Amino acid sequence: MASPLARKRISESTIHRLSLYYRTLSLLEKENYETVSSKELAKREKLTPAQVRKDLSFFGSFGTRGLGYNVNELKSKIESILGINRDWKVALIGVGNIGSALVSYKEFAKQGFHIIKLFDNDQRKIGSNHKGIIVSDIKNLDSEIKEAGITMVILAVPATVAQYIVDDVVKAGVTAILNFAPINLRVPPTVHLRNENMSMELEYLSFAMVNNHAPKKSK
Amino acid sequence: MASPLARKRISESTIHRLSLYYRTLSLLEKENYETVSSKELAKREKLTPAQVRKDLSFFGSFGTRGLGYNVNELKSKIESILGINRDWKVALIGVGNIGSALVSYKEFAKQGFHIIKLFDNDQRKIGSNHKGIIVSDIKNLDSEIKEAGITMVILAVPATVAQYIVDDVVKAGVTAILNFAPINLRVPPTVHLRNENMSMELEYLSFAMVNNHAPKKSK
DNA sequence: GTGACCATGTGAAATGGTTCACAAGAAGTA
DNA sequence: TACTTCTTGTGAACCATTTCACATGGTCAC
Ligand SMILES: NC(=O)c1ccc[n+]([C@@H]2O[C@H](COP(=O)([O-])OP(=O)(O)OC[C@H]3O[C@@H](n4cnc5c(N)ncnc54)[C@H](O)[C@@H]3O)[C@@H](O)[C@H]2O)c1
Ligand SMILES: NC(=O)c1ccc[n+]([C@@H]2O[C@H](COP(=O)([O-])OP(=O)(O)OC[C@H]3O[C@@H](n4cnc5c(N)ncnc54)[C@H](O)[C@@H]3O)[C@@H](O)[C@H]2O)c1
Repeated sequence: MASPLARKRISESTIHRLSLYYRTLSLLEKENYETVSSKELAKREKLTPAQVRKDLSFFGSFGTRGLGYNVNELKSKIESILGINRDWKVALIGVGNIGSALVSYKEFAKQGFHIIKLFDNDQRKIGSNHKGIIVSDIKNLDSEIKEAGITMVILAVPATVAQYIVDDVVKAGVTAILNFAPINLRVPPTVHLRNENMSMELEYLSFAMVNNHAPKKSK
Repeated sequence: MASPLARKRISESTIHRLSLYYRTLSLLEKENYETVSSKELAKREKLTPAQVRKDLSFFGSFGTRGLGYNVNELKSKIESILGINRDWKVALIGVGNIGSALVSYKEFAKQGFHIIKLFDNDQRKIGSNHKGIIVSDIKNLDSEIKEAGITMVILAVPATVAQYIVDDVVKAGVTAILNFAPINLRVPPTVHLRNENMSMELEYLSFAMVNNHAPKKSK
C-alpha cells in the first residue's frame, strides 16, 4: 500500500529496475499484450517475480490477483513514478565527441528529456547548428539557462573544467546533472548528480575476465 | 589477508570503487604524493575510510599502519586486480553517433583497452578511416575477430540487431561485451556482459527531482 | 453460482553489504 | 629502548535488500 505520505526511502536499485520494467512494458505494448504477470516481466529482464512485485509494492498495488498487470496502466503508473510523464528542459554542455552523439539521440526526447540548449567555449562551435539547435557561448550560460527555465544539465566537457561549470549551472538554478567527465564533482545537497563512467564498466569486464568472476547480473 | 585461493565473491560495488580509487591514485601520483591514508582516499571519492580499507582487504594488505598506502604501489596493485596492467584487444561494432565518439576517446587505450577493429554494415561507412582504423564489413566479423585475437567488444548498434550480433561475436570467441543498446541481451554464462544505459540515469534524475529523493551517493 | 485455479501483495527469513570499534603494527622522538 | 602517535586490518554489529512462502482476492469455465 503506498500512502503518498509514507516516505520510505526507495533504493537506487529499485528505481533502476523501474526503468527496466518501463522498457519492457513499452515493448509489450507494441506486441499488443493486454496484461503481463510478474513472472513474465521478470523473465524478460532476468529478475525474479518476487523482486518485481516487491518493487512495485513500494508505490501501490497495480495488479489484479489471478491475472497480472494491465500493460498500459502499469506503464503509465511507472511513467508517473519516474517523472517521465512530463517534459524536462535540458541543456547539454560540451558539444564534442560524446556531446554531439547525445544531441542526435532521439530517444531522450521520447522520454520527456528535451535538449533545448547547447553550450561550448570553442569559437568554431559557437553559432553552429546541431539538429536545429544553435550552440551558445558558455559565457551566456547563466542568463540563457534562467530564461529557458532549464533544470537539468548533461555535462560532456573535459574533467579539468567540469567543476567550474557545475558551480555555474548550480548558481543558475539547475537541480539535476548527468556528468560524463571522470571526476567526483561537488554539488550542494539540493542538487542531484549522476555519473556516467564508461571506463568503470570496461574495468569491470576486465576484472571479470581476469578473475573468472561469475557473471551474475549485468547491472 | 588475501590468499589467492580464498575465492570469496567480490561485490560489484567493491569493484566499482576500485575504479574510483584507481582514478584518485592516478591523480595523487601526478600531484607527487608519496603516501595516502584511507581517510584521504575516502574523502576524495565521498566514501568512508572503513569502506576503503575493507575493499582493499579483500585482496591483501597493502598499507602500512601509522602511515597509509604507498601511492605508486597501491595504484599498481589495483591495476593488477582490475586486469588493466595488460593490453586488451577490443572491437567496436556500430560506427554511428556513439560509436564514433568512443573511437575518438584516447583514455581507453591508456587503460589498456585498445580498439583495433571497427565493424559496420553501412556501405558508406565500410572502408572509411576513423582515427587510423578502417571500418570493416560486419560480414567478415567472425574471421577478423578470430585473426586479430579480439576478446572484448563494444556494441553500439541499434537495439533491433544487437542480439544477432551478440550471438555472432560469442561464436567468434569474444568473452566480454559492453552494450549500449537499451535491450536485455542473452549471453552464455561464460560471457561477461555489461550494459551502459544512459536513459536509466536520466530517469533516475527525473525520479529524484519529482520525489525530492535525498541525493545519497551519485553511483 | 460454485469451484478450481492463478497471481498478487506482503510479513518474515535469509542473504549481502556497510559501518563500527579496537587490537595490533609501524614510524618517529627522545 | 621506551613511549607516543598514527593508521591499518578485521571480526562483529548493524542496516539494507532480496528471496521465501502463503493468505488473500480475483478470474474463468461450466
Ligand atoms: N568520447 C568518449 O567516448 C568519452 C567516453 C567516456 C568519457 N568521456 C568524457 O566525456 C567528456 C567529453 O569527452 P569528449 O570525447 O566528447 O571530449 P571533446 O574534447 O570532444 O569535447 C569536449 C567539449 O567541451 C568543450 N569545452 C571545453 N571546455 C569548455 C568550457 N570551459 N566550457 C564549455 N565547453 C567547453 C570543448 O570545446 C569540446 O567541444 C570528457 O570528460 C571525457 O573524459 C568521453
Ligand atoms: N547516440 C546516443 O547518444 C545514444 C545514447 C544511449 C544509447 N544509445 C544506443 O546506442 C546504440 C547506437 O546509437 P547511435 O545513436 O550511435 O545510432 P546510429 O544509428 O548512429 O549508429 C548505429 C550504427 O550501427 C550500424 N549498424 C546497424 N545495423 C548494423 C549491423 N547489423 N551490423 C553492423 N552495424 C550495424 C549503423 O550503420 C550505424 O553506423 C543504439 O542502440 C542506441 O539506442 C545511443
